[in-house]
Amino acid sequence: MPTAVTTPAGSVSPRRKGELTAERILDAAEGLFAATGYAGTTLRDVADAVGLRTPSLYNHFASKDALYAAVLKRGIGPLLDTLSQAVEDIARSPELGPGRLAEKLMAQLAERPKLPQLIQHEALTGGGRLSPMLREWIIPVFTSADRRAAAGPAASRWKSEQLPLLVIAMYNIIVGYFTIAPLYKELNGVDLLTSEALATQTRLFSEVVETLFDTSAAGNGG
Amino acid sequence: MPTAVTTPAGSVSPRRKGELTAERILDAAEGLFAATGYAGTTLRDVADAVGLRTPSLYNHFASKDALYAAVLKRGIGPLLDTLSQAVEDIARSPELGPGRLAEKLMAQLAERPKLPQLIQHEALTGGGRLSPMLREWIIPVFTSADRRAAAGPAASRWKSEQLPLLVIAMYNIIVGYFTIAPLYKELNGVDLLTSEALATQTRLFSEVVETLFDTSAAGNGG
Amino acid sequence: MPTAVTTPAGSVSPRRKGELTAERILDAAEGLFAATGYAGTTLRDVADAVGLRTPSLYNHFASKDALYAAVLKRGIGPLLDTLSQAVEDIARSPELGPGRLAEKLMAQLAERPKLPQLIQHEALTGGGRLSPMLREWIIPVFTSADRRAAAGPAASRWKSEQLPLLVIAMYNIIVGYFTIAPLYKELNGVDLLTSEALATQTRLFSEVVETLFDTSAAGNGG
Amino acid sequence: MPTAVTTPAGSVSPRRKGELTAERILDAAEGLFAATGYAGTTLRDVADAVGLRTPSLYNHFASKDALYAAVLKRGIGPLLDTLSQAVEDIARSPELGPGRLAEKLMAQLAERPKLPQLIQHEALTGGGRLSPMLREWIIPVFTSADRRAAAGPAASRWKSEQLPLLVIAMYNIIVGYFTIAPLYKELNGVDLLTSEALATQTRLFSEVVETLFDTSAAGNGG
DNA sequence: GATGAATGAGGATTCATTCAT
DNA sequence: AATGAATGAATCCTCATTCAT
Repeated sequence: MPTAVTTPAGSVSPRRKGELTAERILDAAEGLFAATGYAGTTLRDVADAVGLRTPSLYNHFASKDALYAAVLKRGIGPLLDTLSQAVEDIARSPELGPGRLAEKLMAQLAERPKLPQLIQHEALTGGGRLSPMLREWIIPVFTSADRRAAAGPAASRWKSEQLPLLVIAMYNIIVGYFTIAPLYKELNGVDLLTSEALATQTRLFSEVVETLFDTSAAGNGG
Repeated sequence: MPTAVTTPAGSVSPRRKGELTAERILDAAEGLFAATGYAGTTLRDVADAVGLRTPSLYNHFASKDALYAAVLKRGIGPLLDTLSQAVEDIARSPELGPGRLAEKLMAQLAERPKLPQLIQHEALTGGGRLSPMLREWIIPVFTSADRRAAAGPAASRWKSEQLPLLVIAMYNIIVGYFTIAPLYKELNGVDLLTSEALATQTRLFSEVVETLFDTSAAGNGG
Repeated sequence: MPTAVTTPAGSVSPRRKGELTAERILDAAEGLFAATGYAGTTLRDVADAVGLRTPSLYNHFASKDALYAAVLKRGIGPLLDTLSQAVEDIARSPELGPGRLAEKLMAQLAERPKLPQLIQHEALTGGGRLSPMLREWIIPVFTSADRRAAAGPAASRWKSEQLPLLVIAMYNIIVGYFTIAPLYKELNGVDLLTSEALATQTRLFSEVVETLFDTSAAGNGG
Repeated sequence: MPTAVTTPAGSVSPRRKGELTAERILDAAEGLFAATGYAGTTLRDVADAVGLRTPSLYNHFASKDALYAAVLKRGIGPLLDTLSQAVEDIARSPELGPGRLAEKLMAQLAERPKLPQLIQHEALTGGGRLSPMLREWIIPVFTSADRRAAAGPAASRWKSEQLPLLVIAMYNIIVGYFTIAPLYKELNGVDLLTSEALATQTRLFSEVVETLFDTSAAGNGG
């Protein structure tokens, strides 16, 4: 008899109930995969977190891999959307500095702070398990960012071969922030994922971006 | 033992040979742990990479955990040494800009590009397995960097609550560069770990650091 | 603590010991696969019969399939050899009637009465799992028998399109005898696998073959 | 019940519809059990073949075993009937040679060629699962055949202890023909279950039986 | 009657580890 | 120091079965 989070009793339609369960599984799996990676997460962990027996997971996802893919898809899909949306917005209104993109990105990630960890796990292992999805996602980001960087004011300050690395650096500042959050808390007791911390980081990142990319009165980014 | 064969004269001493084997195991393990993480690496993988059978590993390391610890220690120890050395050097000769530290760090990491990945794996999982060692290592780095940042010229440009985050950002630029290397290669076919790429990144990072931390004529990093 | 047949204690070389264990596993597996088929046999059954834990089987065979293949190979290989040998012998000395082949076959099968059951299981399931091996074995048997039948005296009595079916019929008499042995015992309490029963069956089969294939004074098989 | 829907006029009555579904399940199960045996067949396989979900099978059969029993019963029952009918017929009209019985049997089996495979699966596994039913069926067949053989002309040619084995041999020729059909097709590309092939086999079998059992002018079975 | 969800039991396989050789 | 054999504990997954809808 497991004592775990049970669906708020009430007679939902079985269809709806199943979807809810699937959602709860995705939530639990997202947290576990983000925290311990694919190999370090067992389906039993997931099932326990949801309050199910392991075999029940198979009523909702065909395999561990399928579950993992679903987690990434659910997480990365919206991210991609917002991201490309943001990029377009900025493209249309060039008066928006690159800091605006930074803010949008941070806001997006702050809502699902586990996503960056998930992505980092994939990046570290070469993305073999899900390169296709990552191909879809990461490449557009980098190339559009590259293009934008090449076209923008940064081009005057940085050499062309530096631009991709600069994009990578910005990417790493953002994603890496979430990556060390757990360790930082463990070591310093400070939670980087509070809304205050996130706000501070967002502001900092904006300033950093503007400092690095702006030609206008360089250095007075504040 | 099929037939007791004494070490043929002229070969390495058994003592030395044992150390060599241990070294080879560490090398293989470092690569595998870096690539697939602790949970994703099996002792069989390690043994195969060395050309041994799994039980033989136990002649050199007491357990998987012990092997993992040894890998991290061997990698992180020297890193720490050079790092604190570098910090001291700079402290003694303030005329060395922060770019010098960056260069030293990059050089150090470039020699063992798998270390950053190893560290990132730990960071992602909260460092639970080895917090003590990470405590020893990461805290000093951050605190000394923080102190230095607080004392240096950056203090005039960034607010005090921003400084730790700025240190984290710099940390992420460096470590993250190595983190995405495998994925970047997989996706773009470009190897970020060649000496040329590393040189470019080192120069870029120096400029970024100087741009961000220097008040004097910011932007003249090139 | 399993109480099962243990190797006669004594210090055999580990190499030899391993081979013995593998042999015992094959013996147990042969019996079980013959009795309950591939799907009906669990590795736990096999391990129990040998006095091992299930994972230990993997020290000797890579998988259930590999074990099954090994069982069939060990059983069918020698059978094939003797069979083709017998066919050749007869080809060289045509004065040996077809009854001789029958006797040789029966003798061969009688030594490993589980083989025919194994083969029948395969035949029933279409041989999908091991068609290649069966291709090697069954086709030569049938074709050589066909050829022989076509060339021999039977040709004068049976139409050419009947010959393959006749071969099949003879095959079925032999293999089928072993097939119903377990059921026959269960139902009638009579064991068809005793040496007496086998001798009777051998004699009967010889007479049947000679009756069917001989033109000369048919029926004098006794 | 989503919404109580009365059977649309004109469609089959619910009663009839249920029986139809049960029939379809039996058909599918017969084929699968025949092809892969009891252990090798999953209820999911059956459900898929019928176009249902597994739990729906339980609306028609209480368990996998019950379904299996029903398949055998449906198949073997009529077989038994025709068989004993045939035996009686022949007993009443001794002028019908044993070839007539053979033809009747073959005709009966040819209509449901999967039955012999089903029976062989049972025979191979000792009939443990369904001995009672087989007791009912196989024993009468063999004993009546034995009796008949003992009383008929065969008695003069074969020794009494050979008669049961001869009956077994005839049984095996018949049943075995269907047994190797799948493998024979797989290996030679020839389908033994076409009506032509069956006709040939029937004729052959009749001739074999008459050759073996007839004292009169042996060999002129045609 | 049909089905989605849930589950106990089990099934093949892996893994870290031990031990005798 | 190296290894073959053995194993307890898990891991992913399947299966027969139940139950509520």
